This record gives sequence, C-alpha cells and structure tokens, in this order.
Amino acid sequence: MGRGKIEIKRIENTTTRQVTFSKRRGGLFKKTKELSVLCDAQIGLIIFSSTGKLWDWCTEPFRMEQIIEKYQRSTGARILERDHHPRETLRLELGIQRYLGEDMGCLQYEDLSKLEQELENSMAKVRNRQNELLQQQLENLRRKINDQEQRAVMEFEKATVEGSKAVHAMDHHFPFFEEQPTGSILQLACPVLPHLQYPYLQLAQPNIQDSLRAHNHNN
Amino acid sequence: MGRGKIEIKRIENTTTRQVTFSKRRGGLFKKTKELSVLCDAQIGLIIFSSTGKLWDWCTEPFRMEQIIEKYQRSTGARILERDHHPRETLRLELGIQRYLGEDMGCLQYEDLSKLEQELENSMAKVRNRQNELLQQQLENLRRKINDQEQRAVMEFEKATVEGSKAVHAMDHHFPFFEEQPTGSILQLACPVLPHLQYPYLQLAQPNIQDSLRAHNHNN
DNA sequence: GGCTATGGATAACA
DNA sequence: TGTTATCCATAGCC
Repeated sequence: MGRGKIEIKRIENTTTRQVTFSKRRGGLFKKTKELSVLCDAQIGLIIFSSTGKLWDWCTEPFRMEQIIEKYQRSTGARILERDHHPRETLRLELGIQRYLGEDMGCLQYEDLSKLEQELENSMAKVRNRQNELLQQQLENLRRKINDQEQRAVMEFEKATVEGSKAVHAMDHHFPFFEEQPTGSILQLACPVLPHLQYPYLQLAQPNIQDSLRAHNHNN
Repeated sequence: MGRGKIEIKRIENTTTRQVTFSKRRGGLFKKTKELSVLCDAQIGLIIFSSTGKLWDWCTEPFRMEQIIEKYQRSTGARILERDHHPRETLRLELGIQRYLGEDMGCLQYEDLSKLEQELENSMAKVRNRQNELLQQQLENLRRKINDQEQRAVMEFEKATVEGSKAVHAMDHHFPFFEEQPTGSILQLACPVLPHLQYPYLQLAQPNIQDSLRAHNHNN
C-alpha cells in the first residue's frame, strides 16, 4: 500500500487517522458497491467514525431498514426498538386521530390550517376517484344499451318484410341517453352524494366567517 | 485488477459470479476490519448473497444488534419487530393513507362515499376548532383593549381637574371593535383561510356533477 | 483535495 | 482452491 506497508493497528496520530479514515472509507464503499453490483448481493454497511459520525450505504433500491429486518429474520436477532411498540402504535393512532379531527387541543392555528388543507386535498382525491368510477359505469352502460339497440334493430329487420321502413320507426324507441343521460346509472349504482345535499361550509359563527371573507377580499 | 479490468455490472456467468463473490467478499471483510482497527471505527457489515445466504461482521467487542440500535438512534430509522408488530403498524399506516386519499384503487364507490363523509366531518371539526381559536383571540384582545381603556380613563381622571367632562370625551377614542370588529385580529394571528378563497367543490366533470345535483333534487 | 510510488487485491486460468 | 499478471487502493507528502 502506498509508500510502504503499514501495520494494522490503531493509528495514534489524530490527523493521520482522520485522513486515512476518509480515504479508506471511500475505498470501502466503492468495493462494497462493486461487490453488490457484480455479484447481485444485498449489502448493508454501517460505519461510525471514532467521533461518532455515521456513514452508511446499502444496496439499492432497498433501504437499510429492510436489510436490517432481513438480518433479524435470518439470525433471529432482537433489536430493541427506539420507542417501543406502544409508543409507536400510539404515534400512528394519533396520526389517524388527526385526520379524524380529534384531539385538536394542542394544535396551533397554523397547524389547523395545514391539516385543513390536507383534508381538502384528500377529499378532492376521493371525489375525483368517485368521478372516475361514475364515468366508467356510464361508459359501460352506454355500450350495453348500444349493443341492445343494435340487436333490436337486427331482430326487427329480420322479423319484418318491409325492412327499411321499420328501422326508421325504431329510431324513436331508444332516445334514452339524450333525454335522461344519467338517471338509470344512478339508480344502478350510486348512493346519494352527500356533499351535494347541503351547503358545504357551515361555520359555527356566520358573522366571523363573513368578516373573514370580507378581509380576504380586501387583501 | 487481475488479468485486466472488468466492467462493474452483474456477472451473468453463475460460476464466475460465485467465485468473484467469494474472493471479493473476503477482500471486503479484510478492508472492513482494517478500517475498523486503523481508524478506531465501529462498523457493521451485512451481506446477503444472491442465493440469500448471510455473511456479516461487526467491530469487536460489539454485537451487530448494538450497531443496529445505535444506527436507529442516529437516523431515527424504524425497524419493524419480527412478529406481531409489523402487521399492526401496517394496518395503522394504511389507515392514515386512507385519510390522505392515497391508494384508492381497491375501494368501491360506497367506500369512497363513506370516506368522503369522514373527511367532511373531520374538516368540519377542524374548522370549528379554528373558529374557537379565533373567538378566544378576539376575546383576549377585547379584554386587553378594555383594560387599556380603563387605565386611560383613570389616568385621564387623575391628570385633569374637571374629571367628569374628560371621561365623556374619551368614549369616542375607543370605538375600535364597533367599526372594524375583526380586522386587527386577522392581522395579528390569522393566515388567509383557503376555503374561503376559491369555490369549494371542483369536480373534474362539471356536467356529471350537474346531472347528479339534478338527480338529487328530483329524489 | 491532488500527486505518486508501492503493496495489495483480484480476473483469468489451471 | 492455487497461481500469477495486472490494475488499483492508498501512505506519505503537498
């Protein structure tokens, strides 16, 4: 190595140790990545310097957590959780609580605005998805009716002697979508959409709401 | 390297790959140990071969679990426990996902309606809470101004000989809330309320929306 | 961080 | 697994 071989023991000179750490760390990461790619291996490497600074790498597209979990499964090692189960569960449950509009006592006005925005985004997504589903059902039904019409026309033509005149009459038996485009679909599949049934925003104090609206318009 | 450099990409020939894995793994462990000793670093290395076999090493006298726990503390990484925990956590995380309007592909129309209703309820609660906060701030400010007025009156009475006449005049110096009841509060603490700035519900297909509204009114 | 001489890692072959 | 010709990581120095 370099200008002569060195003995493998702790380097006492701090500067030299830090330089060597920097260089060899780079080399080690390079070798690690090469091994991972060349041999299709899944690798996780964790390095704490003597000062406690962390350097880590793991095979993409995995995350270190996944490597560690796999390690646990392979060895049966038990990792102590940073916060143990109850707390973690609590955290997630509180997360849900947020979206249920519960336990808001500790939130500032800004937090509430952010939360409100999130709920609004979520609601928009949900409604878009509802719309997509409606569209699909509409399309399906339209195709179905079209097929039926086609079939009826064919049957009619087959059953009558004066074909051309009869078909003309049929045109007036299937104006279904032109007159009531969505009625039948709604009866098929759609519950009432609640957000169309009542005025959307009912703040508790209309006067405040009005003041705010006025304020916004003045801004 | 060896008899010529090689491109760093997966070695397709199985035998060659295994040989290379064996040799380079050894080399990597050696380098890892050297770095650990030379630079007094605490290192954990986990390698899964492409066949899933585990190879690991960590700085003595530590055990891998300790390195991993330290890693958790450093990064805040969340390692799932081997057994009961994962499912529970997943369930909760999915629960949150619902309220973020993500991953709705598997939901039926009825599910979406229910979710929408929940979001709507949550939003109402959030907005009520916002209002409560506004009310409180308003109340606080009102009290503050009132105190100031009281103090001013007292000072004024103290400073003048003809007390009664002066107090009467003061009445017209604090008509603050009667004229602009909320303006000052908004400047103090309130971001703009987004839901008052744009029409609330913007469905992607207005025509469908209209059909639905018509339908609801007919019901 | 860059340079350079040198020992070491290792790809190909056996 | 062992050997060997190459290429490279890197120690010491700037």
